[in-house]
Amino acid sequence: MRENLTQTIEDYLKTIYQFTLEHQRATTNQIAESLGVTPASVTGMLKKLAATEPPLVEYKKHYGVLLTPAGEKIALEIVRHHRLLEMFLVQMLGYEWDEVHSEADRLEHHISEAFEERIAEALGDPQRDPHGNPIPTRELAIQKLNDIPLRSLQPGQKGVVQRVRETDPELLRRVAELGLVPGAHFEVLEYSPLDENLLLAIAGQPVSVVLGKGITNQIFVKAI
Amino acid sequence: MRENLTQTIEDYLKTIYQFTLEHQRATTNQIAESLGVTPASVTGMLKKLAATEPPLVEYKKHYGVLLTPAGEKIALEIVRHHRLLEMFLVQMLGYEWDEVHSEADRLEHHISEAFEERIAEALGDPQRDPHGNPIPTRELAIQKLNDIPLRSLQPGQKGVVQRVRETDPELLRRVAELGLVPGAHFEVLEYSPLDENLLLAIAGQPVSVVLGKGITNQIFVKAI
DNA sequence: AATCGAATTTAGTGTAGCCTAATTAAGAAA
DNA sequence: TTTCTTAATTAGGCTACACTAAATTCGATT
Ligand SMILES: [Mn+2]
Ligand SMILES: [Mn+2]
Ligand SMILES: [Mn+2]
Ligand SMILES: [Mn+2]
Repeated sequence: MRENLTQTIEDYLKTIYQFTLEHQRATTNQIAESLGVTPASVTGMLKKLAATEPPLVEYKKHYGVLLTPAGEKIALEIVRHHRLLEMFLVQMLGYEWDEVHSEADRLEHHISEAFEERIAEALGDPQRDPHGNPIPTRELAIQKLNDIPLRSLQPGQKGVVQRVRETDPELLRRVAELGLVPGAHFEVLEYSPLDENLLLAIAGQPVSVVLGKGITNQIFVKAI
Repeated sequence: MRENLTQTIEDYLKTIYQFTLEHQRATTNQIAESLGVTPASVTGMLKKLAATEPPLVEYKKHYGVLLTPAGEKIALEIVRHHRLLEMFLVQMLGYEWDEVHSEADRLEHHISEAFEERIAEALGDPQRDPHGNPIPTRELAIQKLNDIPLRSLQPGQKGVVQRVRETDPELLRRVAELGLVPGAHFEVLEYSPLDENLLLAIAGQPVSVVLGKGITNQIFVKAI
């Protein structure tokens, strides 16, 4: 089809994809913040992405953007690369889960389809990455997320961890220490409205812990 | 030290390094041809590389270039990446030896030092890549080549294959088919001056083969 | 020593993507 | 409805690296 996609363009599309998972559209400032560029640069790029044939984004001045099917296809391709790479780094090269994100964020743009295919095969076509994010299939189908932030649970509710935000290594190390990794079971014991802390009993851990929303907002769970 | 090296600069330095292995300096046209850019572009880049602090190349107008110690250090770093990656692709991901060069040529610029270190360890610090090229050590020491083209052997001489030029996948497949891979023993039976063909008996192969210089120039051997 | 062809360099442009500063539009508050 | 704040866009420039076309240098040959 095409082949003139720069790493820059791929990063813009991936970023827009991530934002539109949680909101209906991505705004100029969000994208700028996330990519570490100025809003002016984003506006320029959005106009360009909207002007390609086929267009990669749907863009209306002052209203934000969303991906066209063509743009989403590319974004999912990159997301698949990213998450397969993370899994590969952990499982085959012995990386820790807090070390993989930045490495994958670069490599996702540079591996071939052959490389993608070989690691997928070597890993046995994993469904999720080390942080619990679903991996798009070869055909770029991806499971819908139906988890909720740990923070939204009430005292007495039990749950199981689904995924953890992956961008902050510090957070990931802390979460691993706590044993709150994907698959871990827990029960909310108390909620203190003042400081918005949760008291949590984690299965297999001897003592319960108090967690602020700096953490509970970054962990996504399913209630049971 | 620095960290502002583009992939483009790394490729120029690596190319100059390769040429200066076989000649005392690299010329503008050679570099242009090898990188697929125009000579005018090369001139521009050479001036730039000579003007950095510290300078990466020694450049005199109309006389070609060679690397400074600083430039060579970077070139060797990239060569180490390249050759470790090739080994990794073959040994851990099941690539064939004719498939790895182009993949490694891209990835060499994008893996981290941590990635380099992990694959080196996983592979047991290999000395040579799949094509028989020596891999620089962590400290960037590299064995001198002391092999000669197969073409230069006389009838009656025996030898062992050291390395094979890696850039042409077609050639590599043919060479693998013949069993003339690094480590293979052989004897030169005949030389026909007219067409510059060699008749070769390869250890372990049932029949002897006639090879033109399209092949014998690309295989490097040690006589025994 | 003069000439010629190949190699190289210079001069002038183009594209991608970023920036700052100045301007405009949208939406909340008055 | 008008005003104000914030978000977004425009205008104008900059750097990296490529290209084409025109000039120059080298070194070989007369
Ligand atoms: Mn892919
Ligand atoms: Mn992840
Ligand atoms: Mn390295
Ligand atoms: Mn090789």
